[in-house]
Formats: sequence, C-alpha cells, structure tokens
Amino acid sequence: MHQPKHLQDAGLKSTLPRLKVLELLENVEDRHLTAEAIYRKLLEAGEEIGLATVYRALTQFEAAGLVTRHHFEGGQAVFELERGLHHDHIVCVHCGRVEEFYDKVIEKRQQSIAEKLGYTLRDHNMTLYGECHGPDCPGQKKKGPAAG
Amino acid sequence: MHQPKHLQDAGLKSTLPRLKVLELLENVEDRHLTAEAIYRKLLEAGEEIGLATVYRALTQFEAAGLVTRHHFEGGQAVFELERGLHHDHIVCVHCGRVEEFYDKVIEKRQQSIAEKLGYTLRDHNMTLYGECHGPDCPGQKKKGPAAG
DNA sequence: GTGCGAATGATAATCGTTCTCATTTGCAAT
DNA sequence: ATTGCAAATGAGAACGATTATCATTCGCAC
Repeated sequence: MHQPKHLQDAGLKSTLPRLKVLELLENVEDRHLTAEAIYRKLLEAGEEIGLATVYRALTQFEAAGLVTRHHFEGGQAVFELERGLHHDHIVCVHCGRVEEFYDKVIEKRQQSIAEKLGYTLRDHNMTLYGECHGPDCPGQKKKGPAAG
Repeated sequence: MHQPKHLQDAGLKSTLPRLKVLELLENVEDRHLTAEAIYRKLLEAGEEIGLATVYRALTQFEAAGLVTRHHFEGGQAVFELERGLHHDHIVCVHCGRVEEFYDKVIEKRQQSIAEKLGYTLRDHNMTLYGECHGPDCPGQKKKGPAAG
C-alpha cells in the first residue's frame, strides 16, 4: 500500500496549487511543516499561491488521507505527508526538532485501556516533550547570553 | 502532599476573582472545563467577573501548579484542578465526555523511548479518542434523525 | 476551442486568547 | 478604620491561526 502519486487517485481534482503543495511535501527534508512554512517555501521557490489555498489543500489532503495534521504545542498545526506507518512524536522543547517513534507495547496498552473503560478507540494523540541535547539546540548552552 | 487551599500558599495574592475561580473548580462536578465555561458558570452564579480575568487566573494557577491545561481537539483549552496524581485522558468523540486513567507501563515506556532517542523527557501529552457507548451519548443513536 | 462548475486568491471574518489602560482592590503600615 | 501604592481587574482592542466570502480563473469533458 503506497500513497497515490496523483491527486485524482485520491479523489481530488488535479490543480496546479495542489500539485505544488504535494510536491513540496514530498521533497522537503523536514517532514513536519506548518501551513505558513509551506506557503513561504512555495513563495521562495517562485510559485504564485495564496495562504488560503495552502490551508485548503492541506485540509483536503488530510481528508483524503494523504497528509496528517498534528497539534503540537505552540498554536500552529503542523502537517506531514502520510506514509502509511503509524507513529508518535517526540518534540524538543528548545529547538522544536521532531522525531518519530513507534512502540507496539504502548499501542496495545492504549487499546486495552480504552476497552477496559468501555470505549471503542478511534484515534490517539501521543506527543512527548523533552530536551534533545543536539549540538545546535539552544537548550545545550552552558550559560545563557547576558540579558539585554 | 495536598494543594494549598489558600492562594497565598501558592504565591498568589488572594483576590476575590481568583477565589471565585478556584472555588468553582473545587466544587463543580465536571473536572475539565474551558475558560469560557468557567466564566459562564460564574456569571450564572451571579458573580461579577471578566473573561480576561478568568484567563489570567487560570494561567497563574497553572504556573503555580494548581491547575493543568489540556489541549484536546476542538480549539478550546480545558483546565482541571490539579490533584497531584498524574493521569492521561480518554475523550469521547461524540459527547466530549472525559475520563482519566493512569498506566504505569506506558509511563515507563515513554521514559525509556525518550532516553533511547537521546532526549530528557520533560512532559508528555497522551489523549485517546474513542466512542463511549454511554446511554446519553449521541454516538449511540441507532439511526440518525432524518436529514434536514 | 467552449462552457460550466469547481478552485483560486485577496481580503474580511471568526475564534480563542492575550494585551492595554483606566479604575479598583488587597494589604501593610499607620 | 484610613491611607498609599503596587498589583489586579474588566471592557474592549489587538492578536495569531484558520476559515469564509466572492469575483475571477482554471481544469476538464465535450
């Protein structure tokens, strides 16, 4: 099972702006982008597109299962191209870096917890927040710069 | 360890609006309320309070550890009085009912996943979404009302 | 190429939340 | 109890993210 490379396969009319958004999502290295970041990148690439269209395209992609929307902390939703592999996320509280992981034990526990409580599990959201200790992460500074 | 019953114990000046908000949170049966719901309930109870004050009080309570803020789906944050017992939530996608649970296995897995990925875990957000099958839940209707 | 409905984009509108600022309050010293 | 002052309040403006509006343009079937 792989994603349809063509929008029509997802039931969407194949328009230029949609193709541009999809293409960007397929080729960009950071898989988790805000709508505005996508919009800016397209403008920088010389494309003519409106922010509203980016939002519309992403919402449709999400409905079609091409894209997943996440609400990490910080107000702005981020979108990622769906690859058919469920995973959860860990986000660095300092630099915003996002990594993905999958844990079968947790998934099973979630299912049995929902059952035990009388729910039919439909979805879940699990995001861990931590400090990533990466060399470029501002959280790694031994001492902050003098105030001011 | 129990919560300070007095705002001063939490480092906050004891003002009438803050006391009203705290009192409401302590006495209301639904432990998960939006700021606006709290505001409305206080107005209905005859209190004079502004929505901005409710938000401010909640933000301060959160900073003081008296209250926890959750971002479930739906745009509006919900607040709950902190009882010192960490837990996660399961939310009914039909009626919005919220239940709490705690699973030691999941907590431990989260910790070890973060470590394995090189993160120091600071926080996490885990919310399950499901159908609650409660008798009053609209999701239980055998057939929806005729359209229109 | 034509035509029509769907898609686009600029902008206004919306929603939840925070900020501004003039007024009021809590509290400590009197 | 009164005073004084910083901190808190409340009404409404401002804000940021997202969605709706609506005239224009596009994609696609004929």
